[in-house]
Amino acid sequence: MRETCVPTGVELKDTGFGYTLSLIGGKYKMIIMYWLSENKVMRFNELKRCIGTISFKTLSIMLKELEADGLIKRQEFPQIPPKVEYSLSERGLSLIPVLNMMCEWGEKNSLPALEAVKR
Amino acid sequence: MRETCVPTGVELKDTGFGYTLSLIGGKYKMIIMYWLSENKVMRFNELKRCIGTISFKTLSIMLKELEADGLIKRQEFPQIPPKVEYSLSERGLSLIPVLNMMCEWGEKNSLPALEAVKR
DNA sequence: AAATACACTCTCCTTTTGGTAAGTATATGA
DNA sequence: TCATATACTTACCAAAAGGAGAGTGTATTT
Repeated sequence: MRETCVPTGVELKDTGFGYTLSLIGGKYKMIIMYWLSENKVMRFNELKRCIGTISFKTLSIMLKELEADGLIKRQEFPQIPPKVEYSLSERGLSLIPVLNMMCEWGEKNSLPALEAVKR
Repeated sequence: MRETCVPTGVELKDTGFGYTLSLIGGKYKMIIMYWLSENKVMRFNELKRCIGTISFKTLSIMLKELEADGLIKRQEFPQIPPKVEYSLSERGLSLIPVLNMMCEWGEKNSLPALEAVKR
């Protein structure tokens, strides 16, 4: 019987792309990072308005996860009404080229785009 | 009141990275493509053995989706017992650099790796 | 005096995702 | 003759993800 291939049974999270995917796979996470890379600093409701289709709950969870993963920074100002500013961290910035590459591939290779080319 | 930012309400799927993510976000999809890029041509059970932790059902679904998205080719041989060969398509091949970039970023920036560096 | 804005949280619900285990039809090897 | 191999599919479940809508406390604006 043929031997099984070498790294059999490796968990997704233990591979490089699996780990990367676990950080940016959440819905809207890449979009949040995109907005932060464009605007540098943004507040919670500002992000909500920009993304539009995201719910409060999801935005809240995504921001917490991004912060826990060290991709964004959260600065809270002790004011009333409250003020919280989000921005990319160094680590988050280093991911932007990866996002750009995914973005470019997607724009060039999306099926709708391909159909538009055919016409 | 401040205007909302320009592309408000854009659905995830309609962005470049959102589209790319929808193609490779499924569990094990990137791993399947990795194996196909290494071995060129593989059969169903061969992939199953290599990946190890994937179930028949999930592998089956992922392969169908990858094929529907034009990332892999499926060739069926009318034999008994059956024989089916999977390989990357041109389009699938063009995604490999993206996977590589994600892989490299993940390996350099995974938290376990960072902890190992500290010691 | 009432509405609005800030940054969230909470509960309930639905959808999606993925896993387990068993089954299919047939041929080959022990 | 019986197990094993091929490439799957099907039914049933459990967990996770994400959405909807209401609520919180205070201050400014109308």
